Amino acid sequence: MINAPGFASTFEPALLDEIHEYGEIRYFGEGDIIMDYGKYIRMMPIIVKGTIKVLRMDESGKEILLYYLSSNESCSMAYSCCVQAKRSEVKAIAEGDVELIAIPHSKLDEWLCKYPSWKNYIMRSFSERFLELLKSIESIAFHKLDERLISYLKEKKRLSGSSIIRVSHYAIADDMATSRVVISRLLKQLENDGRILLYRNEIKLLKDF
Amino acid sequence: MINAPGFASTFEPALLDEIHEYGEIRYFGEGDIIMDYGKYIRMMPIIVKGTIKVLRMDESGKEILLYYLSSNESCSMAYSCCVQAKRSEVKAIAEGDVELIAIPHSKLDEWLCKYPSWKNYIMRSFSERFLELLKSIESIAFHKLDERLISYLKEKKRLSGSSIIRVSHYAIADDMATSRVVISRLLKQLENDGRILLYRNEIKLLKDF
DNA sequence: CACCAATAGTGATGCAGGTCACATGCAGTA
DNA sequence: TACTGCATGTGACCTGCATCACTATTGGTG
Repeated sequence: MINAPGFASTFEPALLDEIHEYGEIRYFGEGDIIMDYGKYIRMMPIIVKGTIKVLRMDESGKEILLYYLSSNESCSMAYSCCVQAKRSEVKAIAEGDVELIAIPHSKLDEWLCKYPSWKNYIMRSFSERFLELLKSIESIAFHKLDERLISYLKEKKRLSGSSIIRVSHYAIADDMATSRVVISRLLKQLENDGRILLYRNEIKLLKDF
Repeated sequence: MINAPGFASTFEPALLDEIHEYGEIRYFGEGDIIMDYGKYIRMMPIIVKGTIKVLRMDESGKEILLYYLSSNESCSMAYSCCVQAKRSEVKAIAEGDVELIAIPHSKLDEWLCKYPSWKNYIMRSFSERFLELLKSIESIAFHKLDERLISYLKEKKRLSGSSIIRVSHYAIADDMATSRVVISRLLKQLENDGRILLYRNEIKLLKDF
């Protein structure tokens, strides 16, 4: 039995039963690749616990972070790929331990008409993901790196629920599609401004963050 | 009767009849605002003729072009907003004359279960729009302005079907969220490289474009 | 024609951020 | 302890793009 918070209030009882019956629970550890570029997607994941990061790669091989998915969220790109039997355009990686329910392809369509709460969930998921992408575009197009870095750190804090972020400068640079040197410099600046403290593989956000 | 190419092959006959019965045909001219930020969306548009450009604005008021929509395409953001009775996050402007069919809110859901071709259309629309946004992110994040400008001109050529593009440097700069001066310089560079010819309010793409 | 507004061309300057090079420091292991 | 690999700090330099300032050209209108 899945006891994710919000699950019961999101789906109607009959649908919950079906989710439990047909959904397959899967576990992933830090860094596991849950979905990869070009792979066919046969299941749609709903995250029960943990955080997944979703990436996009350009032709030259550079990757950029699109958004994070956490409890009770799903990737609507997986949904539309699944329904249309298309290959994935993105990669999904587990951030720490992740527990998710994989819904088989055949049920997705069936539930759409059968359960209003399912349709609502899917539609909400679509628009949330759209909004994430829009925010991502805005961020890259209009904001300078220092602002983007601050947003990044805030998001990390939100997801982990802690002011202490365990991550290397290199990993941040990777997510933000820039270089380690640049991130190190900006972080040092934030430290000088008294907003964070830097340690090896660890960043501590101070009060006003 | 709508005689858009592809329409008949996209939707099954019974659905086509319903589209004709319940869909409301609307016409727009150059620059007309078809949809605006914060407005409620009560109809979903399917474009019959012409091109629509879809924009996003950040807090500070700067706008950037997300993508173009043309014949037989639709805006899935409109769809999900519509279904969820949410406000628009984007603005849509007519590029030249546009003819579209507005599908009333109440029919969207009904058809989803009733007509497989409708569901397929909606799902395809979702993933096409996702892909556009992903390409947009890639473009901004990884490509330099000159490359982006070339892509922009190619897209304009594709949409108009002509190698002669009627647009001012200022308008291009607006779409690409940069300044007129920068665009003028890059265009002049392209002209010096023998790839385009510049006239007032007009750009002629040469052979290798 | 004369005037004005829109469009376009171009030099000068400044800054953000990418890149290279190298030093330092920490942690695990032989 | 000495060695090795990873993480970080920092100076030097360069490029792309934004911004300012000014000029030149064109088309439309009184």
